[in-house]
Amino acid sequence: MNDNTINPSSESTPQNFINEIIDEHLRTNKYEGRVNTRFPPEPNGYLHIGHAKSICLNFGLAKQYNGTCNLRFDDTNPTKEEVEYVDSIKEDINWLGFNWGKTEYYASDYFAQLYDWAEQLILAGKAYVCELNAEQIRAYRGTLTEPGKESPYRNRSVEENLDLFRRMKAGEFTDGSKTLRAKIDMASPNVNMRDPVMYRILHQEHHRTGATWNIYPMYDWAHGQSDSIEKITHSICTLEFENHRPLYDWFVEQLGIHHPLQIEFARLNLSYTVMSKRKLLQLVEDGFVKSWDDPRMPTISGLRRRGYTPESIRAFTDKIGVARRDNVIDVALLENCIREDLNKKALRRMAVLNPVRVIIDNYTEGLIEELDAVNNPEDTNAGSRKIEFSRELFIEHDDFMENPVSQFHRLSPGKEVRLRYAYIIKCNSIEKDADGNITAIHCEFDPETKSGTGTSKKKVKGTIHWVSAHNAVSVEVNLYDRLFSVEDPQGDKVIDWKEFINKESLITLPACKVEPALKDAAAGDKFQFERLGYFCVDKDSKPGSPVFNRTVTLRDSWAKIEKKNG
RNA sequence: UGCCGGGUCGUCUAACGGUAGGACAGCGGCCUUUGGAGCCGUAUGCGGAGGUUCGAAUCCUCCCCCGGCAGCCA
Repeated sequence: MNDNTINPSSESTPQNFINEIIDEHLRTNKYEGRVNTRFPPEPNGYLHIGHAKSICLNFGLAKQYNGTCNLRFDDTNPTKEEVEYVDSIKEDINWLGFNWGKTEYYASDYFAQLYDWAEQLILAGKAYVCELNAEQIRAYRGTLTEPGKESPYRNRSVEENLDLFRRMKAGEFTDGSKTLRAKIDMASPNVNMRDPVMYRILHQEHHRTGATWNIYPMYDWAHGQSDSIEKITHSICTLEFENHRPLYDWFVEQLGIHHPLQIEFARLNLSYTVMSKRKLLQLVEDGFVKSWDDPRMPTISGLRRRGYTPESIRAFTDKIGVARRDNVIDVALLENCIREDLNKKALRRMAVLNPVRVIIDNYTEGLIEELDAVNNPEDTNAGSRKIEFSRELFIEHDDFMENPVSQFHRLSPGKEVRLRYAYIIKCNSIEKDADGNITAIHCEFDPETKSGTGTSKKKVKGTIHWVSAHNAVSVEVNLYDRLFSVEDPQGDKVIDWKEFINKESLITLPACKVEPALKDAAAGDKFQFERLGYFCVDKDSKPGSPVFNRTVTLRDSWAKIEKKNG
């Protein structure tokens, strides 16, 4: 490479140890300079943010090196897999912005080839039909510190093995009565090499092959060969498969077929959540959340519904890097990514979550003024809009304090505050009901302080948002927060992880007041409610009555002050 | 106790024998008609002990700690 040559993708794309391996392969012309990866989900659940890391890695590498990335469904276990999951996985990958080309690959497409290879191993004396039951197999496997024992069926003749295996395939035997096992080494220090099961009998309909098969390949038998069939060069997976690599290597070597290189990386862990499919399934099934795409879930569909953008998730996966050490990413980084993206894109609107009525006593009754409001100060192309101002408004309950602390810069008795895009007002009195709740705040406005006129010499510390009462639209808002109240819900040996579920992870406010422009917002539309946070329209909203989901709050330095003051 | 892997700011992640840098979080400040955004500044780190070397996060030795593995799951 000459000095002027710059890898076009090397500037923006973060480098990691996998790039180094691939660069070395390219230098030595291993795999004829090809880079072919794959993303191989099992269709037994919804994809989560951890999968997003893998998706961005695999598709990203393909893009970076002008290679390909196959989407392959590892559908070798018909008892757990469903078409629903296949569809959701495709939708999520697409949404994330990746394209797998015309072909969708399925491990189930290789069942016949895998079967032939199994016979080949039997013929070579490298596989045998075992009649030990599951419990016995476990007992014979030995322990982590003790070698296993050889199965009594280990030394059958090739003819007998072939006959039995063909009859397994033909459906002559009951589930669990026999397995096909690789004949490797029962004393191997790597338990994966202790005659692993290759096939189990399962009289079960498969979502794609129907009732064709009575035996199904184990993942360990299917995965490496599937990669090999697809001529994958770099088979990237998570660390827990590291101990399986010698087995995958053994299979492809016995078969004499293309040998992909498996590279393992550390899976993503996120603070304040759980990531395993099993636990996510449990959250759904036990009703802790409403669905797989509940906005509190770390699933891709949940994040989407929460208001995350594909760009923000891709930026996140870039920032967390790829390495082999265990990691727990601070969820604050994810939140930072969506704020950063939405700050640039989201239109600003005013919304009052916990409304309290303000009456401007010296403002002409019935008068309505149109004021200019900027749609996005970060994006001049977003333009501006007109908002209507009148004598009665709603402001945020929290923006008024009857007995203000010293650092409180908003409305309080006798004090002034600016209404965003409008006037400076001063609080003169308050009305309360019998229970002492504030029902109205009486103010006067200063006509000289109209926003944008520059006629005011007044300076006030605070600016608050508001919605005019005469045309405010009432909407439902879901305030979402972290699903767990502790960083590591699984970190306690005694207390069950579900005990740490944040009971305030969802607060629904049925009657928030928003400006009329928001009435016809469509599902998925994203906004910044000024001073509050980013919100998006829930997908189940009815036309004309949007339900808003809070994606994330704005950074809140007031909250910090409050916290510091106890 | 077997095998495999891993330990760099609070959390992630760079450095590939030559000044330990970046991001997020934190703290302090500036600015502000969003207590937003932005800007500036700042503290904190090579698990430990030896060794090789002019020079070690990087190479060697020993130790300590953490993770994964005993499904007819993937």
